Amino acid sequence: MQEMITTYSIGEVAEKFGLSLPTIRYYDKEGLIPNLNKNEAGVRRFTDENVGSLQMIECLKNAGMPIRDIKQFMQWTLEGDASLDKRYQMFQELRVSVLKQMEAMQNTLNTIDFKCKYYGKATEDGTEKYVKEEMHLERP
Amino acid sequence: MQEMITTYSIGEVAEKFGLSLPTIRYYDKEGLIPNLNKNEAGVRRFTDENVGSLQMIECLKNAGMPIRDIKQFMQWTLEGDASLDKRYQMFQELRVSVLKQMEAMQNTLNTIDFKCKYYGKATEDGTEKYVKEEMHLERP
DNA sequence: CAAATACCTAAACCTAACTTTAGGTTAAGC
DNA sequence: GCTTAACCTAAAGTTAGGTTTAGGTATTTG
Repeated sequence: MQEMITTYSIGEVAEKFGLSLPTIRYYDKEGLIPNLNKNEAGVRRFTDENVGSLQMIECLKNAGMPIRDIKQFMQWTLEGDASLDKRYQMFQELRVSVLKQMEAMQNTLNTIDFKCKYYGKATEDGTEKYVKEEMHLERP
Repeated sequence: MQEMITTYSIGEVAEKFGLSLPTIRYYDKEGLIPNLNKNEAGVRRFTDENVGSLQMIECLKNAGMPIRDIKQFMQWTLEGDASLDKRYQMFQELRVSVLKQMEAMQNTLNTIDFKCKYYGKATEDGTEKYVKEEMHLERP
């Protein structure tokens, strides 16, 4: 009896993640997708595990992690339980980094919100002149 | 009677913003710092206005805006009130963009938080084996 | 006055993360 | 059996955002 394993083509996966085909091939070449296999014809077939790797790649990219470090992480997963500590530490550090980024982003948003108000009034007035002095009190 | 205007050297400004000297010179060359002048000896002297531009550059960079667009904005400020609409629109679009980025960042953080818990338990157990099946229910 | 410090320019160089190009294989539909 | 679509590789090219290099000036300090 045979187990039927569903796999996906690179096109399907590219569609799913909104990535280009060359980008996915590049990730593969860089070792970011462990255990990704090709069929007899040399065509990549993505298992659910491989799709999961891509999901994680997207997450780590979003966290600002460079490709080289994502690769490192993926290589660790191949080492199994021996690398659990390293992976744990990585995620803890990443967490701190992301929290910092969110804080910075919040400050940025505050400044932008202020500027929206500022330019809102300025466009109403048709000039920056009045709002410039008026709001300088709020933001020196 | 003379007005005394306090200015800063590129070194002081670099220090203040944690930027390298070449980076600031590069911003200047790219036209990101309107009205930045040099003294008789050809040395840049930063006024408070110039420092303010750098502050804004840092904000816009943080919002993910490319140098070319920051330059555009700075050129608009030189055009005065005629460009108020454009600047207002820019900040409104930027606001939306930043909100999206913060949402994405929050999702990323959630995934990372999950992974921290996951690897926390795994390192306790000394193996991923148990936690893998156990937590698969939470995150399929 | 010598030497260290702080600045200057122009131009070349660098890195990350892709993208493009060129040429080739395979499978499905008509 | 031919064409079209979807895949493949290797290698070169691209872009952003700086950094480095090389050579020079101006000012302060021992």
